[in-house]
Amino acid sequence: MSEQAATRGERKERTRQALLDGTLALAADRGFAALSLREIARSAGIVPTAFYRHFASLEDLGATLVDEGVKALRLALREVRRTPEASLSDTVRFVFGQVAGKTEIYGFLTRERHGGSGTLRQAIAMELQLIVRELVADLSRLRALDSWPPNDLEIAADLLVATVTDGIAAYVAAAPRDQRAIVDRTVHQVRLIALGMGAWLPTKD
Amino acid sequence: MSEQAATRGERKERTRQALLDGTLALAADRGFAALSLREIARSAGIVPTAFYRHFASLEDLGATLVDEGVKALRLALREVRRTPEASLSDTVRFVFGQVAGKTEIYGFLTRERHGGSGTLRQAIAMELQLIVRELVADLSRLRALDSWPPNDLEIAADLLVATVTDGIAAYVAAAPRDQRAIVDRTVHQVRLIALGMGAWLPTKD
DNA sequence: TGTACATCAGTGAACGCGCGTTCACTGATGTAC
DNA sequence: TGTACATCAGTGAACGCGCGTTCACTGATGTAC
Repeated sequence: MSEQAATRGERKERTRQALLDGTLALAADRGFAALSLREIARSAGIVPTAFYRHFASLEDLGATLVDEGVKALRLALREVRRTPEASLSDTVRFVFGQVAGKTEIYGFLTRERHGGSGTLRQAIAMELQLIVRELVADLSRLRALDSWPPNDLEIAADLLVATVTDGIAAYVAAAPRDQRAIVDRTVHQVRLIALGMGAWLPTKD
Repeated sequence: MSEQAATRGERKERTRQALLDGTLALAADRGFAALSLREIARSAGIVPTAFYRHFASLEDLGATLVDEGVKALRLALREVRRTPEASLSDTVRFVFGQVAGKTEIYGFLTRERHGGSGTLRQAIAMELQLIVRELVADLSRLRALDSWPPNDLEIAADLLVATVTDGIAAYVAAAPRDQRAIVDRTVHQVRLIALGMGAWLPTKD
C-alpha cells in the first residue's frame, strides 16, 4: 500500500483530504445538510475532536468544498478558452470531459446550488453569475453578435450556461451507461440555441 | 380569529395542513433534510408524539409534499393546455402566474429535485420526464414540426422544460422585486429556443 | 332529547442514543544547539 | 551526530441536549339506542 508519509505536514494534509473526500462520499447519498461532524470524522478515520484541527465547523468544511468545486470549474473553463477556434460541439464535449474525472465535487455543487444553506447557495450563485459575465464578454467579441444589445447577449449567455449546467447536473447523477446520451443531448441543445441566436436579429456582417 | 372547527375530522385536517405548512416554511431556510420531527411538530403546535397521528414518518411527510407540488404543477399545465392558440410568451407568463401563488411548494420541489433523498428525487424526476413527454406530443401536433425525428423533438422539449424549470427555480428563490425580470428573461429564452427550432431543419410546409 | 359507550387527536413521561463541544492528555515529529 | 525542548495531530473522558419512538393516558367528539 502507500508509504507512511514522511513529514507531519504531509500527514495533516492527508487527513484533511480524507475529511473532504469522506464528506463528498457521504453527501452524495443524503446531502450535506444531513451529515454530522462525528460521522465525517469517522469516515476519515479520526476521533470527532480531531476534526477541529482542520476545520472550524461543518459550515467551514462545506465552504471549502464549494471553493474547491468552483476552482475546478474555473480551471476547466480556462482550458476551454485556450482553443477559442474549436467548434461549439467540441467545446461542450471538452467541458464534459473535464467534469468526468470529478463527478463527486460537481455533484456536490449541483446539490448545494439549490438545496444548501444560504451561504453556500450564494457562493455558487455568484460564481455562476461570473461565468455568465465572462461568456458575455466572449460572445461580444464575435463579429456576428457585435451589434447585439448587451442585455440580449446576457440572456443568451445565461441560457447557454444554464443548459450546460443542467447537463452537468444530469451527467454526474446518471449511471455511466447513460452519460454519453446526456452529453449528446446537451450538444444538440447548445446547437439549437446557437441557431436561435443566428436567427434572432438579421445581423449579418 | 377563526372559529373553532365543528367536527373532529375538520380539526384533524387543520392540524395536518399546519404540519405541511410548517414544514414548507422551515425547509425554505435549511432544506428538508435538516429538519427534525420534533421541530415540525412544534411548528404545528402539537406534541411530538401526535405527529404519528398524521404521518408514518418524516419521509412520508416529504413524499406527501412532493405529491402536492406535483399535483399543483399538473393542474397548472392542464390550464395551459386549455388555450393552445395562445402565443409562446403568453403561455410562459401564464405558467409563472400559476407559480406565483404557490412559491413555497415550488421552492420545495426545486430544492428536493437535486438535493433531496433518493426517493423524493426520483419522484420529481419521473414527473418532469412525464411533462417532457407530453410536450413532445404537443409539439408533434404542430405542422411545422411534424417531420422532425422523435428524438430531436424530445431534445427540444427537454430544453424548453429545463429552461422554464430553471426560470421557476430562480423566480421562487428571488426577492419579489427581481421576479419580473426573471419572467421576462425566461420569455426571451424560450423565444430564442423557438427560433432555433424554426431554423433547425429547412422543413417548410 | 338523554344516556351510555366508542373513538381517537393530542398529552406527557420515559427510554436509549448520537450529537457538538470542552478539556487535559499523549507521544511522535520537528527544531535548536 | 546527540540531546533537550517545543510543537501539535490525534486521543478519550465527559457534559448537557435534542433526537425518534414506546407507551399508557385523557377528555372532547361522535354514535347507537
